[in-house]
Amino acid sequence: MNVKELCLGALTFGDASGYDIKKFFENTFSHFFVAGYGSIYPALAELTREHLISAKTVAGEGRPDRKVYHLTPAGREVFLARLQETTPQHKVKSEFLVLMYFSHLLPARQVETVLDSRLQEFEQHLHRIEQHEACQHPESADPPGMKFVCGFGKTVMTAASQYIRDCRKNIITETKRSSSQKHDARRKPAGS
Amino acid sequence: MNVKELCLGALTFGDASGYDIKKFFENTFSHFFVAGYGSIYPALAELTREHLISAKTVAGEGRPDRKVYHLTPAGREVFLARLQETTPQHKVKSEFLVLMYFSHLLPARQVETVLDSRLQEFEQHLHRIEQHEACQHPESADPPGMKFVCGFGKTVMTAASQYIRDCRKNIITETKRSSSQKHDARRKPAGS
DNA sequence: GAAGTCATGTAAAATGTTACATGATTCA
DNA sequence: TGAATCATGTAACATTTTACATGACTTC
Repeated sequence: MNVKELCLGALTFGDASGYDIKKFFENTFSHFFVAGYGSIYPALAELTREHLISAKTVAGEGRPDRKVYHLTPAGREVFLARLQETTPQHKVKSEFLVLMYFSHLLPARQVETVLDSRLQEFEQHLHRIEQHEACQHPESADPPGMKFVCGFGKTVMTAASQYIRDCRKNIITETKRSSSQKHDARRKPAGS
Repeated sequence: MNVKELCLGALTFGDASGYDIKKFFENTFSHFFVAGYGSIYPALAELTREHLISAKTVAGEGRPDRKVYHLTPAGREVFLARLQETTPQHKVKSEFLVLMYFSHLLPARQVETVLDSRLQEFEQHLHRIEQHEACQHPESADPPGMKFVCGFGKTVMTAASQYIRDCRKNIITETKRSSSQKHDARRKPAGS
């Protein structure tokens, strides 16, 4: 499941420009999928070449022209097929946890900062999800799955935040305690 | 924070071969960082060229030879510096949630299967973490951060599993209900 | 005899990120 | 005047995944 396929998915909810699709990803998928212009625009170009979507340029009045894309029947079929073929993975790539794993090699101050900014980001995400849930247009194309993914994100991030808050003090003191060992290790590298 | 840097990190716990490092990643990092041989071996070769690690070949008795790598002082310093520079991100890339978002386009059976296999995988992961926590060698180099990352993984995956279990029945019935709408949509694509 | 583990690596392909280039309009 | 939003795109680079190639030993 790559950006190309996700673009097809976005267009099942109606015609949109590359810019719109980016916004859609940001609002809806931000906590489990990211995509920048650098991958969206080339994806749309390629999908157009493959006739899975069609483009028409709409003149913007007092605004740049937009290229509005429309899902073709072939594109819809390809998307449905891909959805059914996909073995759905769920991957986490966390430099945050890597850092915490190696926290004994870091100054306690930095560990504190890292934990706090992680908490902040989780809370921002939670806020964003709640906002997005609140402002759903009653006649909009919000699929039933949206509730599930929003709930999932909220559950997971709430649990993660709570865990960090519970551990925070412990971690800081433990990190400080192992600080002396760290200095030993730096002066006398293991295995030398 | 890429595989190259992670290899340096792995070697702070002692000398190891590429094969060992892969195992280390699997045991320790599997729930928040993945790396295959295809990225580990080239990374080690490059680090050797940069003199951040040194290699020596150890003849295996009745087994293939191993190339055992050792972190040089320069390598240790580079790793510590990188740890401090890194802005720690925490990214989720979930085809599972994408699928759930589009569950209204899928047969209810598949949605059920997807949820169940996701539950299974979470439970496998939880099991693996618990095993890894249990069999810690008393004199081993387990860093204090290990407890944190294991606890984090357990917390998050337990919450996620519970959420899925709580939603499961609801989702299935909702998906079935919206099934008729799906067929309408397929026969009369929006915007045609 | 088949499958699995130990062990190292390469090459091509897929994928995504970052930086750049352009330019009008709106709001403070 | 400066920043933000709207809007599209390219090119270079970074990074990872996948498939291939090799081969001995062990366990069922």
